[in-house]
Amino acid sequence: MRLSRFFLPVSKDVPADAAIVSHQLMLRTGMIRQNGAGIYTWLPLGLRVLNKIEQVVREEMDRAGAVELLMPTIQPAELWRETGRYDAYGPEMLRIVDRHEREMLYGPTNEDMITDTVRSFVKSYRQLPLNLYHIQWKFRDEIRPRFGVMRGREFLMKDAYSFDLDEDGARKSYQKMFCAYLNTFERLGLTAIPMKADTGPIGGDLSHEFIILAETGESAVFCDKSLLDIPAPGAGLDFDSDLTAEVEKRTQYYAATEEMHDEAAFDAVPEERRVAARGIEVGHIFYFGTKYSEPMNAQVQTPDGGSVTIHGGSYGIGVSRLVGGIIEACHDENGIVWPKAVSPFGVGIINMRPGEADVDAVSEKAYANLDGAGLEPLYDETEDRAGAKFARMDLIGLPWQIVVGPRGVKNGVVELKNRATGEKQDVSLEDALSWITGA
RNA sequence: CGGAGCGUGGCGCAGCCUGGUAGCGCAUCUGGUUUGGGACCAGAGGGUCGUAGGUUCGAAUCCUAUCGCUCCGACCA
Repeated sequence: MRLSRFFLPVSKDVPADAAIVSHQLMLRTGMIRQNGAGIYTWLPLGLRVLNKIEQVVREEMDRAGAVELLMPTIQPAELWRETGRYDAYGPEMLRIVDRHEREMLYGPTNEDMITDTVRSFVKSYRQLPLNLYHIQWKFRDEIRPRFGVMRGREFLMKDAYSFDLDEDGARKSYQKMFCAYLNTFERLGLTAIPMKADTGPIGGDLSHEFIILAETGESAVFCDKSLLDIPAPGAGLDFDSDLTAEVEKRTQYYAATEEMHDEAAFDAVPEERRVAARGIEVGHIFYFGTKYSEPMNAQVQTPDGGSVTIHGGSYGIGVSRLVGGIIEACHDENGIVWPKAVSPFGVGIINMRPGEADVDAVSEKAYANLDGAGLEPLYDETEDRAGAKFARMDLIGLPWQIVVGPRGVKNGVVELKNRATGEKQDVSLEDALSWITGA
C-alpha cells in the first residue's frame, strides 16, 4: 500500500476523551472514530488489525475442530421467549420493532438461535459432538461504555457453541476450547491466564475467564506467578487426544478474578508467587448443560432408541476488545508495537527523498519485492519531512521499517529497523527481505 | 441509575466569575527557504460558541430546559 493512496489520519494531539493509552493510540493512529457512546467506525488501519485478529481466531477455532457459520445480528424475539431470556435479559438488550410490529432484537449473544438451528438438523447421537461458531457483531446496551473499544456497546465477538451427548462429552469439548484459547492468545502475542469464573446455577468447575494482565484492566485479579510461565500447547497439539493433563497443568494453580477470589486459598500460595494485579477479560468459556436445549427441546436419539437432551457450552472471544487489549500490552513511549501476527502491515518503507531518481528507484524496488513476497508493505513516498515520517511509522508500530535514503543508496544498502528493539542496521535490500521473512 | 465534569473552526484549549458581537496552538491551503528524527518565514481560508427558550438596548458569558460526551460506582466479550 502506498501511503499517499491510503487513508491514515494520524494525529499528534492526544484526544481529551481518551483515558487509557490504547484508546489514545487508536485515535491518534486513525484506527477508529467515535460515532456515539460505545459505537465506533473502524477506519482502514483499525479494520486491518481487526481482520488480522479475526483470522487468527478463526484458524485456531478451525484447528480445534469448530466449524464456522454466520448468524444474523437481528433476531426474532420468539426464540428468546422460548428460553425465557426475552424478559430475563433486561435493558442491556436492544429491542426493535419492525414495520409489522414484530418484536426483534439486536443479538447480544446467540445461544438461543444456535440451539434452534441445531435442534432442527441434529437428530442423532451420530451427529455429535458438534461445535459451531461465528464471528459477528453484537450489541449490548451497556450501562456505561468506556475505554474505547474495550467496552463498546457494539462489538465484534467470536462465539462458539458446543453440543454433546452428555456431560462427559461436554467436558471434552470444553477442554478443546480451553486449549484452543491458549494457542489463540499466544499467537496474538498475549499471555492470557485462565481464571476460575462464576458458573451460575449450573455449578461445577467448567467456566473460565481468560485474562491478560494490564494496569488499566477493569477487574482485580489474583493468581499464582507460575501461570505466567507455562507455554501454550502449540500447533502440534492433538485435539482428539485426552486434554485433561494440558488443562490441569494450569488449573492446579490458583487464579481467580475478584468475584471468585478466595483469600484463604490465595494465602496458601507461596508469597513470592502471589500476583495481585488488574486484568482485561478477553475470553470466557462456559459449560451450561441443558440450560437452553431443555426449554427448546433440543434432543437426539441414542443408540438404544431413546432420546437425550443435548449438553451445551459456549465460548466467547472479544475480537474488537482484543485490539485494545493488545495495544495495552504492546506499546512504548513512541506508539504501538504490534505483534507480528496482527500488525496492519508487515513492514514500513520510508523513502527519504521522493523525487530523487536513485532513491525512488531503490524504494520502488523494495516496495515491489516486499509486496511480491506477501509482506504487506506500507510505502511512505510522501513529501513529508523525515522526522514526521519516522514519528508516524513509530506511532503505528509496524514490526519492521526500511529506510531508503541517499546515504544508503550510495553504498548499496538500506536501513532496517526493528520497531520492538529499536535496533537499526544497514543491509542490502535482499538481506533486509530475508531478515524480515526469516525473523 | 447515583456521584463528578465537559460541550467554543478538523484536534487541543483560552475567553464565562465582572454581558459590548470570538482568540491561541496544532492541523489545512498559497508562496518561499529548508530537508536523516514531528522545520522556518510570509500570507490565507475555516466557528449560527451543542440545541431551544428566557432576561437585557446588547448573551459564548446570566437564568431555565433539553441533548450529547467523558470519568468514578453497580453489570459484562
